[in-house]
Amino acid sequence: MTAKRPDLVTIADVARHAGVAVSTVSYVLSAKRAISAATRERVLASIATLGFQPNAGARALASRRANVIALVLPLRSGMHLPILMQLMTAVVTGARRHDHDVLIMTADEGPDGLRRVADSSMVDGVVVMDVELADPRVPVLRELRRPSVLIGFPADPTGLTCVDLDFHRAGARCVEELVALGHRTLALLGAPGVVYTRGTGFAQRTRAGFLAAVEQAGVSGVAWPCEEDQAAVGATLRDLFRRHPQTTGIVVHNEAAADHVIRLLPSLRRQVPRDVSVIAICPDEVAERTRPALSSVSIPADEIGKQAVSLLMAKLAGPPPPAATLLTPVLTVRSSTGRR
Amino acid sequence: MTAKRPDLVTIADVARHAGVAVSTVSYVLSAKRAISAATRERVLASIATLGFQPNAGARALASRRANVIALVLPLRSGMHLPILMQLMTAVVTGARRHDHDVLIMTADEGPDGLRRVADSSMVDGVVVMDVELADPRVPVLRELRRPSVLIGFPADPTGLTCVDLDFHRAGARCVEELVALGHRTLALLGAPGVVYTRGTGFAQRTRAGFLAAVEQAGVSGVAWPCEEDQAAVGATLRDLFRRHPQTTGIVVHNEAAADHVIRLLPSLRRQVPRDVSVIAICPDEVAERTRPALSSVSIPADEIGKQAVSLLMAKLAGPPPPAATLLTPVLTVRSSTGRR
DNA sequence: CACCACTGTCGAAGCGCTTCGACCACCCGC
DNA sequence: GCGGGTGGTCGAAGCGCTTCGACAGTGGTG
Repeated sequence: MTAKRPDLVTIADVARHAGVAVSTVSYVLSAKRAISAATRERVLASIATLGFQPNAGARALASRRANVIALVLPLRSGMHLPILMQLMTAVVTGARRHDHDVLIMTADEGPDGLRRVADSSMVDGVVVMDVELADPRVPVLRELRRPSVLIGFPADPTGLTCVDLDFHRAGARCVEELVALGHRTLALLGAPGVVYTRGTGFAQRTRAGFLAAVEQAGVSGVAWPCEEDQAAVGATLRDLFRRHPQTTGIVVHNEAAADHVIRLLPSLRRQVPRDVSVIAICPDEVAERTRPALSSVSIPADEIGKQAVSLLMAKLAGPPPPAATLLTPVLTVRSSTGRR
Repeated sequence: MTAKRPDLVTIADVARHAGVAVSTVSYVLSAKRAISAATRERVLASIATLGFQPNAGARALASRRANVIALVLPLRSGMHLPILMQLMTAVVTGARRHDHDVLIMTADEGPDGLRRVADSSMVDGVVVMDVELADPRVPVLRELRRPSVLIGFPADPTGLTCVDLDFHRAGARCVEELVALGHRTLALLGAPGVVYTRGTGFAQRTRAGFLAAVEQAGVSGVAWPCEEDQAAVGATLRDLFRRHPQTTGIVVHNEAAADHVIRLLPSLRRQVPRDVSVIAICPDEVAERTRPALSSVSIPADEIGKQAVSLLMAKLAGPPPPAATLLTPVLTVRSSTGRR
């Protein structure tokens, strides 16, 4: 390696070493002007031997681009951790692919945190996860001097760029599938009660889609919240069959409860899929791991994260503002559904 | 609010507005020189009315401090997600408390990623999670021009600052507890096999501590790896009781398997704690949620994350290099242990 | 009452990079 | 052979902040 350990190799060192002007080195790096092949080679060689890394601060200052985006994490119960991790990973790798890094902020920094990182030019844009219907961060995002992308939809998404799975369609899709299989009495077991109360969009949208499709199909169907621990799921199921004994089709929109539902139904004298068909809305990994494997509408966290980054980069690049993005739900039939 | 939306409020704007020099504003902000109360008030008022946020890039450039630390996430199986999240949250909130932000990098960026962010002065220091015994990032960290803190211990931690739960003591502590309760035939169910093969320190250390304590106490004890799904746990337990029928004390160091162990033992005609005592090494939340609740040595993710940040800040502040930090395991007795 | 040591403030010199305008060949077409 | 491109390079002017040295006041000291 290099013998000396200079405290910092600057672009001036590179320029000197290569026998060119500082600006030439810069242009080699950014390719914003034509540089002869010979010079480029020489400069690149110097960069390599000196181990030059452009100083991020100086770069951000001069170019007004930090090449960093902020990712706001939700920090609260009711969010399925594996999904969150997948989303996060997708955003980070997506950002890296566009030569950006990711700064994380926890949701508890709130709107002020957003202002802080945006106004300090610390980040070029913001991705906000787990947006609520009446999210206090939304007005701030609208005023922010930096572009943003929301994962999830607030009540009023005008002027914002949002991306999410189309949960309304997802709920409806499950109903359609069950109805096509001959089921006439359906139930949706959703997120825990608090998730609805606090106004989380995806829970409500799934329910709305479910209920609309039930109505449309002229079948009967109820939508209940559902807690996550096994005991509560058992109680909910017992209650469900007491009140609606005819139920033969169940949609579960609750990653943590799905496994319990599948496990408990036999003990309530309902074989799956013989007596009851179950469709979950959950990541594929969860659906594949139950016995029997769950037919499911998958939650494509990877895809959502990737899209979020792409949208943000598009906004960063130019004015053409991409509209709201709703990913079409895809249903995979596995072993938990069957004809009535 | 302010009528105009100036594209950027600079320190010069503030200075002009307050009728002072730019440097005075800077000193008000940094408190590195005495400023009269009157001037300070005036400047702060101007800052507030103008909505000034210092430009991070300029600040980093001039002060050679980015006020950002990097956090390297592990991205692989076998790591318990809740622990990871807790750790991450603790690091982020800890960093914020020291007025720093956190840049996340995924482990797949490897050693080069570390060099990139460190040499570009994008971050002031690095926290690396989930260090393996022979981690390729360790040599890089030693050479890095920025301080770092490791969560977990590599095989040779000289010259590094590491922090973790003392898993060796944790394994031993479980044995001591069980022996004190009169158990003479013990078993450790650890992480999945791959975790040992790839050389993850905490798994091996727990096993070493367990075996050492078993030897020391003159009782018998075996240490087995253990997969995470229910079926595999069942098979492992059956196998264990076939080969070591006298086993009455089990230590589980596997968050995902702990619940299964507790659930499956009765079906193997072993009541807990009447016939078999179980101690887990896991976060308190996991231990509290099983029926019966698990006696456990807790994994204090919060504390570890907090310590990691504190150590990093200490290194950033001055040369006094803090040594390796091993948190003392704390055992909480709940309902899964009893006298023989 | 002259002197000194502070306090509080200012001006200016960078920090390392990007980018703009200028400039110097060349090469082309007529 | 001359004007006008154009490809390739350079120099210098910032970007917005921190920090250093300088310098007025002020008040305490001998």
